[in-house]
Amino acid sequence: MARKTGSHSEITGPKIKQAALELFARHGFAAVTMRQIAARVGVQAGALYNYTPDKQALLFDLLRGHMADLLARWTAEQVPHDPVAALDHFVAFHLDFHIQRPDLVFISYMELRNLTEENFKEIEEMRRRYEKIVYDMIRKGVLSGDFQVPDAKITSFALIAMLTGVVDWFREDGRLSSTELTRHYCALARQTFGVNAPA
Amino acid sequence: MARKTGSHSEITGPKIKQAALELFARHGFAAVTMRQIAARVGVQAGALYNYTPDKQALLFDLLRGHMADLLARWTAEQVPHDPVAALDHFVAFHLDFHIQRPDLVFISYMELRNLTEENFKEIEEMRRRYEKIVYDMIRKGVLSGDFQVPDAKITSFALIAMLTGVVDWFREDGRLSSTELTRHYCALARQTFGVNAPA
DNA sequence: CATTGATCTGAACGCTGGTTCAGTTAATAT
DNA sequence: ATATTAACTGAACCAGCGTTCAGATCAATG
Repeated sequence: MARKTGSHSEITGPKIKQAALELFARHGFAAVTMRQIAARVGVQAGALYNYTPDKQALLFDLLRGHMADLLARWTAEQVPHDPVAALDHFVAFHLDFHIQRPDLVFISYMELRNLTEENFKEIEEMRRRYEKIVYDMIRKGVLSGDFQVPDAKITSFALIAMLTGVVDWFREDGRLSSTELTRHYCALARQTFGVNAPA
Repeated sequence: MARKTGSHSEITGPKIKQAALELFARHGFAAVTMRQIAARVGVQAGALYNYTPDKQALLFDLLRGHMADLLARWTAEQVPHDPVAALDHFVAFHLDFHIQRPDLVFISYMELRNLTEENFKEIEEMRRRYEKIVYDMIRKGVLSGDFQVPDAKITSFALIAMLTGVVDWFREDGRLSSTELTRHYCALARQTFGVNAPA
């Protein structure tokens, strides 16, 4: 080839993803136009189609990448065997991961219905995998006697909801640092799980 | 007048609101067309403008009505003075109210960004009023020594998130009845709030 | 029976949407 | 210098959007 492969595409590609992410998060997938995305990248709308087959793929790639990242990172974690320590570890991991990606978290929840049925199923399957991780963690703690919860399934949903809800209000420059946030939520989660105060 | 006032409008008006609600919840405000709404009502698109000045007002009325309903109903509740009993009462109220209106709950969270700035402020103000109710309830319990939580503000957000998250998965014909659901969540909320088991 | 006016139709308006594509540009290889 | 080709432009396509409005409809009135 005559030109260094992707001399610009290595820049433009990620810029498109970033622009799409920000605009989808702010205005919603359906309300964002390809021309808006292109304008933010500094390019004409037609040029986007060198990088994505269509608008739908732009959304799907963002969501799939997000979920894949989440699962991969948790898999790489060294999780303590003690159930209470594992809970602390999970709380810290989940908060840290989600706080760093508020836009992705936002659209991963909001824009599921704008996926085609096929794409939706793929994302939902990944989400279920993550939920199962939490459920299994709780079951272990219940069986070992460390946790006392009314219902493991409900508690898994409740934990994820209360942790993920943080992205709706947490700001890096707010009243609480992310360290304090994690500390508070670890304490709250322990209480929720009926963990007795350590001796 | 020559025709009984609103002989049809008394039917068509609510049908439009219902159709808009269902379609907004399923596909999102921006993705729904006035023609889709009209088709579901059994009317031409132009007829909708006898009932709403524009599409935006259709969304705003749904959200404002939902929040007004929520606040009015809580105000009408007889809340026990005992903090723990008040917590139980709130959990039962919040779950019951939200489970009965999954579509409204859904769009009240998802479609805030599709409101004009002016309309958004009005809804946000109502939401803050509701959050303050929860915060004040927690503060009372903390001051009386009934609750032990790491941070009252965080706990108020956590409680609302874990309760409201229920609409994402709860189904009337599922594993749990709404009565069992409420019982489990009351127990979970008590633990979260560090309430000691009653003597 | 003629009139009235709330209700709705059907067609149109101007505009913008996602997407396509022939052609231009410019960096590299020969 | 010339050829090559990735990267992009700019204009077009057509479908569909929210909204408007002149006119049709028709149950109740006088």
